Amino acid sequence: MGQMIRLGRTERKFTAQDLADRAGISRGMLQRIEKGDPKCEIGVVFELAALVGMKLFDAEASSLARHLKQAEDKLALLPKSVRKPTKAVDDEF
Amino acid sequence: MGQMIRLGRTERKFTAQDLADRAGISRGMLQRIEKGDPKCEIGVVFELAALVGMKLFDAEASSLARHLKQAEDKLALLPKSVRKPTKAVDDEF
DNA sequence: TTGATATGATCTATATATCGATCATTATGG
DNA sequence: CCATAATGATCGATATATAGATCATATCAA
Repeated sequence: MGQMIRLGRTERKFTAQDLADRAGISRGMLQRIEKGDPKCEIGVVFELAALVGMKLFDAEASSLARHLKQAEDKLALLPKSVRKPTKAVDDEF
Repeated sequence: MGQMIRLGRTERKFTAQDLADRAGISRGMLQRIEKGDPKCEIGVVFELAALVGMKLFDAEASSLARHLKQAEDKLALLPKSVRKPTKAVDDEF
């Protein structure tokens, strides 16, 4: 993922500093993200992805919305809390 | 994204505590992620997505690898540092 | 209905990410 | 080739996320 961000950045001839500024983060942070550090705010990574024109769910761009709608609908149906079955299942015998 | 994680969780009948444990995070953290808080470690979010069987780049699962390879190849070609054009473009006159 | 359990919300202490600066290295444009 | 700008790496101070506990509420199973 970081690799693709970097690709997008260089393709667009953006300096690391430039892109960092646009995203409102430090150059060091951008470095970490491009290196693939998993301990970064997901929001920032997505922001960068957008800034360099990365299509996150690309071929399926539309499906995201579709999936989200389905998700909402399903959530409306599913039980609102997950209940663990009671362990006493008639062990008597 | 958090919404889809939640969907996957309930569909699989996982308790919030259960899933949090499996991911090695606190229940509170899972709550924030399911709520869509952008200030979370991207690694954890992806871990959760995997745990509930979310196909991140779904229809395009294979394309991720493909894209990554292309990214590597392109990066090998592109200039290794981005250079801003010198401003002195013959303003004399 | 009721009793038990999952979820939502909030707080504090602690761990840790982030910034900003700095230095060294590399690579490009001239 | 050389000067300059971009990148890589590191450090201390600070802001902030995270864990863990706790309380309240909602919701399901029996």
